[in-house]
Amino acid sequence: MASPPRRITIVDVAKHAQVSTTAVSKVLRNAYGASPAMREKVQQAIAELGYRPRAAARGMRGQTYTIGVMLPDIRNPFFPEILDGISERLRGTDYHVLLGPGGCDDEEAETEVTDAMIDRGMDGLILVAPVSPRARLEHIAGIVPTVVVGRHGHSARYDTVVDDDIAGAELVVNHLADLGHRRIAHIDHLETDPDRLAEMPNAIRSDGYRQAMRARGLVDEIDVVSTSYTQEGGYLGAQKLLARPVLPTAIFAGADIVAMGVLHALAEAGFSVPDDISVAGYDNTTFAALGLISLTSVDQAGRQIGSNAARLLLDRIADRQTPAAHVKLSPTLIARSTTAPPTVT
Amino acid sequence: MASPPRRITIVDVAKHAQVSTTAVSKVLRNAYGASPAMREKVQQAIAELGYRPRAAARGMRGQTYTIGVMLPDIRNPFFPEILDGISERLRGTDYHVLLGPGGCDDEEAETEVTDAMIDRGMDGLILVAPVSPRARLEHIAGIVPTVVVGRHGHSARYDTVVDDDIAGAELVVNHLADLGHRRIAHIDHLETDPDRLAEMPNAIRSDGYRQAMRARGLVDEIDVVSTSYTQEGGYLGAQKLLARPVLPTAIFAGADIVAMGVLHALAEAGFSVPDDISVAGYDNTTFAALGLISLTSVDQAGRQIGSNAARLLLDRIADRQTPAAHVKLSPTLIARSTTAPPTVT
DNA sequence: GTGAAAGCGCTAACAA
DNA sequence: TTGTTAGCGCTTTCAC
Repeated sequence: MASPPRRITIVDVAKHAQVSTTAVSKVLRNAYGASPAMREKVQQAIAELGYRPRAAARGMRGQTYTIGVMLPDIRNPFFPEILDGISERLRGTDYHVLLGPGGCDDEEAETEVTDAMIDRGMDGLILVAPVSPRARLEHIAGIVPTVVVGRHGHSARYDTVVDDDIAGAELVVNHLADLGHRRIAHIDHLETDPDRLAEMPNAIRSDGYRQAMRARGLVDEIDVVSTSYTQEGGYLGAQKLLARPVLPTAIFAGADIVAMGVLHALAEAGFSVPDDISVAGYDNTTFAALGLISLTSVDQAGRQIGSNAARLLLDRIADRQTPAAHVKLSPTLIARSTTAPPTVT
Repeated sequence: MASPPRRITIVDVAKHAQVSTTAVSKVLRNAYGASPAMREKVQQAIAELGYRPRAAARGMRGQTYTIGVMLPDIRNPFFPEILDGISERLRGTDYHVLLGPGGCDDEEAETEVTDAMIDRGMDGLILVAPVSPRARLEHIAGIVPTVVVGRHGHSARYDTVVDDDIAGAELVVNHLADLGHRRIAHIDHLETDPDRLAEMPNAIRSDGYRQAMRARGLVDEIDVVSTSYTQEGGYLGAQKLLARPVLPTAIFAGADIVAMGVLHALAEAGFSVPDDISVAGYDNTTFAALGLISLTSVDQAGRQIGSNAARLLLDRIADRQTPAAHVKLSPTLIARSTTAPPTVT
């Protein structure tokens, strides 16, 4: 195969349009100091030659027009929503998004990916639910404009966008309590690290559950089983709850995937949902919406999270001095067929 | 916030190690012409200063050590497997993976993403199930080493890695026929574009179904409903099949998501699975494995697809002259609880 | 085996 | 408004 013909450069465009390379550069960046006539000439030369600027070369002096998004777990069905929000907000700008796959719950992999993104001269970073310690996040933010998404806990060095997980848990408890439930149990993710207990959404949801139960006068009914945010976690959690002397009439799983395990355990044990026990999840993932499952769940404002993150990042790229902003968005409850009033016994 | 201290460069390392920048560069690239003693000195200086090379600057003359992976639909639960395979194969090399989110079935978005990756000086591209026309793929391959994944149809200009969808469909038909089924219906994705009819996996699976039915002497039982590879497609397809004068005893859905729609329609119509009708999917996605669903499905060799793609790409980057390779991998059947012998009536 | 020097494609500072 | 020039940080000749 013949080596591809040398790529068109800014010099070619300048020659073809009979102007200086500076002029071309200015047009490319929509920078000040180019007359409409010149703009026109340059645009035409660019089109005729099919010129495309090389991001690497631009990055040597200026920007790469690239936003890096770190996703810790590409399998999490909630993340595409965030990504859609980011893309939507960036549409029409000169920026492009590239994703860095971090390992699930893998701090080392996360460090590697974020370093790689910095090395590649990204103009800004959006870190989705990072597991790295705060210090590391602040270090990153010191190098490149950064927005942290889906992790509670403020910092003056980076912007954050989170969903109000307290409110989300409250939505579920109120929904169930309004239906008439009192014995509402909760399955959460066992967390021991103090940093993460304060900042990770799962821990906040758990807090929200307790607060909401108290607010509804159900302190004595608070019943939390700590397993993990997995299908097995839900399965095991449900089995533990089914072994209680008095059964709960509703189970609030901290995540949809947990709810799936719960539904499985209940079906296996011969319980009917929602007739015997109601079940609610969190995240409103694809499978919650599956007709066959139809799981009541909390919908996080994924798209808004994404578009807010992108907006904050663009602001920060434009002006690195702006004080850190912290946006909190409100989730909504999607009631489906797994929740109903408790059977009176 | 104070502007971050100037980043360490190769010059700093050279000074600190008392050698030339050329020497440092050679060590970085493991290139010929550096004595072990010099290597040692430079490595130490790099470690002491915490130096990290800038990919953009490297890309100006040499490589960026970046592999771009284009994913058309980040929601497709099959893609993470491929990605794992790629990452695994790349671990230990100097290459990093960045993902470009293409739009689902969106040729324009795909063009934009691939262009952006080329502009960013990626050393190689892996295109997963691209929807662009062949000519476009060959154009890309002419610019940068490219491996196309999950799309049948060869080209001399790029390597390909696919799963054997004919064999996969055959696995399903044989499984059902072995159980005693004869009236095995199939739901596929309506495809009209001739290029895609020849190259897209869904079309190949449909062919495979027909071939396998013929091979089992079930030509007269061939029954295909064309809707779309979505939950709704499965729902509608099943409704059409349930309207047949003689009902099928088994339904082979071309994708798990389609099977989910089928299961919903069957449950709604009061049919029990697998007692009344067996159902099989394709892709072995996360929800197929959910205990509550337990769907019989075909597992594509996702990890192997990924690792093969990465291997081919590295080979091609090392030597752009190697003739194009075309790898076809074999899927396996995962029998679960939605398939069983037909009830004798 | 080693290093000096040129240059990749672009932008920023400056001069005209 | 326009163009000239000097780099950005690295790799690549090509001397030694």
